[in-house]
Amino acid sequence: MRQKFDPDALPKAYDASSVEDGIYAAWEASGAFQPQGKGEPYTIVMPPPNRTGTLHMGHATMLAIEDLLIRFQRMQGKRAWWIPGTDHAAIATQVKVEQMLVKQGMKNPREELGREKFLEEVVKFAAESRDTIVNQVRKMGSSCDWENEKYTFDEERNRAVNKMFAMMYEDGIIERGYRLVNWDPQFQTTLSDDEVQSKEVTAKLLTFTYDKDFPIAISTTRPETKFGDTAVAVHPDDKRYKKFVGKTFEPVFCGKKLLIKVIADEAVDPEFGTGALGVTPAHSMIDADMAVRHSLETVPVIGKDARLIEGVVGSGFGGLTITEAREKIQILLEDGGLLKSVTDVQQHLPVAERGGAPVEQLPMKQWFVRVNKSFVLRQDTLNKWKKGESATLKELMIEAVKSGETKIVPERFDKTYFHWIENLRDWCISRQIWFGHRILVWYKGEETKVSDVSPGEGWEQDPDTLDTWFSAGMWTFSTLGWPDEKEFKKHRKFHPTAVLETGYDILFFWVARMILMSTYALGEVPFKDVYLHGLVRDEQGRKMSKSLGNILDPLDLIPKYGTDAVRLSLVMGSTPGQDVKLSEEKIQGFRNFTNKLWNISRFMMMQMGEGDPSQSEPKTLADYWIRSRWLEVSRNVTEKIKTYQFSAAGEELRDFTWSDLADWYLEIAKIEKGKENILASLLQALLIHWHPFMPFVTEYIWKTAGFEGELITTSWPQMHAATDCKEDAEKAAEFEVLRSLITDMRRLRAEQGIEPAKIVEFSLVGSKQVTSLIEENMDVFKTLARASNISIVPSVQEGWATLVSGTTTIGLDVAGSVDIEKEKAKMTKEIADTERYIASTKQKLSNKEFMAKAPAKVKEEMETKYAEAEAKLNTLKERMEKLG
RNA sequence: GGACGCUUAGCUCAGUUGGUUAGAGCAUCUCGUUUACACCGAGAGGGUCGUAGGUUCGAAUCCUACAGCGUCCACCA
Repeated sequence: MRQKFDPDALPKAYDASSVEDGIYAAWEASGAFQPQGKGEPYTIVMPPPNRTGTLHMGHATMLAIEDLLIRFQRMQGKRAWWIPGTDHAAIATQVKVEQMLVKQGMKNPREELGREKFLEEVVKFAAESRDTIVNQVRKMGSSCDWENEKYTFDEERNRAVNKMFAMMYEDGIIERGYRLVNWDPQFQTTLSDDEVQSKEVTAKLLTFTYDKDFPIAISTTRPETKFGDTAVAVHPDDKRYKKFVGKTFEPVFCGKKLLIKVIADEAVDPEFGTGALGVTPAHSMIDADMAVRHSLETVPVIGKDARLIEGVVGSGFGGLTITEAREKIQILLEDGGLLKSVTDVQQHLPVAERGGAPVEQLPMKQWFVRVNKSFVLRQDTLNKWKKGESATLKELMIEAVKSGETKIVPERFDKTYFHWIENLRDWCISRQIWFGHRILVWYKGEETKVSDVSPGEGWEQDPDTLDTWFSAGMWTFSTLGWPDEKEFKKHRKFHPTAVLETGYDILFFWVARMILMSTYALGEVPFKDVYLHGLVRDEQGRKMSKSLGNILDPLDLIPKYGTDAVRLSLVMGSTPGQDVKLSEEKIQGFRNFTNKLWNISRFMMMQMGEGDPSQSEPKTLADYWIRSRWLEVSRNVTEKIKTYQFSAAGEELRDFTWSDLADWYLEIAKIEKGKENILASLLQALLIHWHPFMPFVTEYIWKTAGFEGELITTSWPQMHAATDCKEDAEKAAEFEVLRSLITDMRRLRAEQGIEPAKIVEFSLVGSKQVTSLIEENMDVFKTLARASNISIVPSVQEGWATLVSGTTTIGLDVAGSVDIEKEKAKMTKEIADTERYIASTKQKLSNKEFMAKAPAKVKEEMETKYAEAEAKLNTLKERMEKLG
């Protein structure tokens, strides 16, 4: 039973920092974070933050949106399950720890400590990071299931990774091969294509011949790789070089004898440079492809240390860095009279995403996931393939989105996704770093075995680890117990997960790979929807970065403005896929907003009675009006959240709360008594709808008001058509007329410069409909007027209201102060337009030729529109008659 | 080079299948401290919806071209 309130006990301002921790602890203790009840399962797996340190605004956005979704669905009666976790982020974490150890004085931590000791350091750091991150996630108010926290590098996930590797190996889509890979010389590891970015640089384009006797000049920005050339390629139609095609030369390039075959290949652009291309299969992807087509030899000349390899290059070049070699070659060519020209060109230099070092393309023996290779499906897949049929991973990835089983919000990212997949190359998954899932492959001479344990004497384990995205790709089902059959069966209904919410920047890195893994291993999509949020930028739209010093840290802002304010500032005013500009002022604005909600509620609490809110029935016109408004708002808000329009939902709620509720209804409630129960039920409804947006303040009010249970587990009210009947709507409409009259009066008063504080007098007579409405509801009308410091007095003047204040008298057209003539003109035009439309459509519909040709859909649409237009015309004409 | 996005009030942005007079927040100006709230309230000003065409009874919304800005992808050596 609720108690009456002592207003003095309620603070005037809401102090977030003093209540949030307590509320969070209560939620967690209540078990609300675990999936409850028998409803339909609704799963979100939290994109696991990297264990590299702390959370940033991007994480805060992700948590705000996902918590909003989870809370909403939980209140909708779903078995909502939000699974938290962290990512070991192999290379990122290892690099971070290395840098830390170097700072502490070590020169080369990996060499000094050795694999085992070094890994201990990484594990220790990762554990600390995990604690920090988890604490931050809690601070954001995230209602995730901490009893099921996962880690991409814990034992269960390791089992999943190993199982996946073994399956793919068995199916022939994981293969070891000697191919060109991206090599990061700084961290001494391979990188996937996605971990390589391009940087614009100005490079020198050298045009030259290998030696005096070589007949074709070539151009390159990478002369140092030319020691590895095994061919010169020209376009098949290029007349200049036709006579050389098929011939072999043995030029001496900077002291190294080459074996150059002249080949013809369509990939060569005859317009560029000399129209001839020196082919270096060992250090260029395009050249490597050509080498396959023409059976060319691959001669690596650059080593893992990004220096030229002694013995395969000209004498004096071995051991030189790329820059040194370039300079030396240029001088030699110039001296030998071989250099034709040097020009500056803009070039995209591949650099490592982490560390920023130039990435070299080197041929190496590595493990690959083959995306274009057909394999036999282990189960029915995506409603398209049956068990035992064949498909490629690429086909699976395309089908998942094309079929609509996974929908991307916003839709336009579909195109980006398909484009990326079409150009996808095999995925190099082996890394030469230590921190990560070890590849469970053993070698003995030429023999290879996949096994958890050593197959026996003389077997050596592969020293490499797996790309971090390999384990991350399995996140939706490795967190649900897969591959343990018993465990996974228990959670089977929670997969596919409902929605994957993440930034658009990792659509390729992660989202696409999750689709790959899930469709491959389970035959189903990993999630039904993908919601991509924008990136959080600073006030000027720049990326937040340490070097710019423009980082806003959620952990600084939360104590200052409250978690609810921070969350709102990330959800409101942002649309999917669109970047958000964030400033402290914006957050401050939402702090005010939070406080306003508190004060509205505080006032309602003070007016509320002790009765049962569910027993409230509307009595006055104002009651009918506010309830009818609320039903509409509630419906819209619910629908908008369901369709991921969070900002629009929040705005609609805000407009109701401020304009309708606070500015009108509560002002009336100060005067009209007997609203105890309806106020309580309104407050409940309001808190329920605001809860997913601002969980702390709403839960705090809920408890303060003494409502039953916890708001977090209170169910969202279902809207019944019965509560929205015709009579109710009419009453609401009547109130609306009275309200608009008062609004007009207020404006009139302001225009006349009469102080709002002064009570001014209006006298009303007006048109018959309106006057009779006012007469019937004089009490309500007077109350409304009083709330605006207006008093109504009888008048002798027909058809007009007068506002009297001192010597000022103003007439008011009580029909709603519309300009009748203007209204008439507008309607006349509209009627004419509609009539014209009807005439033209009629003609089309009666045109036999057109009807025969037009598709059914078009005809149907035209007919509907035609009917609509006729109905509209009738309404318009009726209204016109009323105006006279 | 390809793709995508943005261009709407001074600023930040909404505007979901084309449909009353294009909205909100912030900022500005005027007025106001009526015990829910100054982390407040009442009002006001401010937009040829990037430009030019087209489709339509009707376009910020659809189509075409152009301009500026931005992002992603791509091996022109």
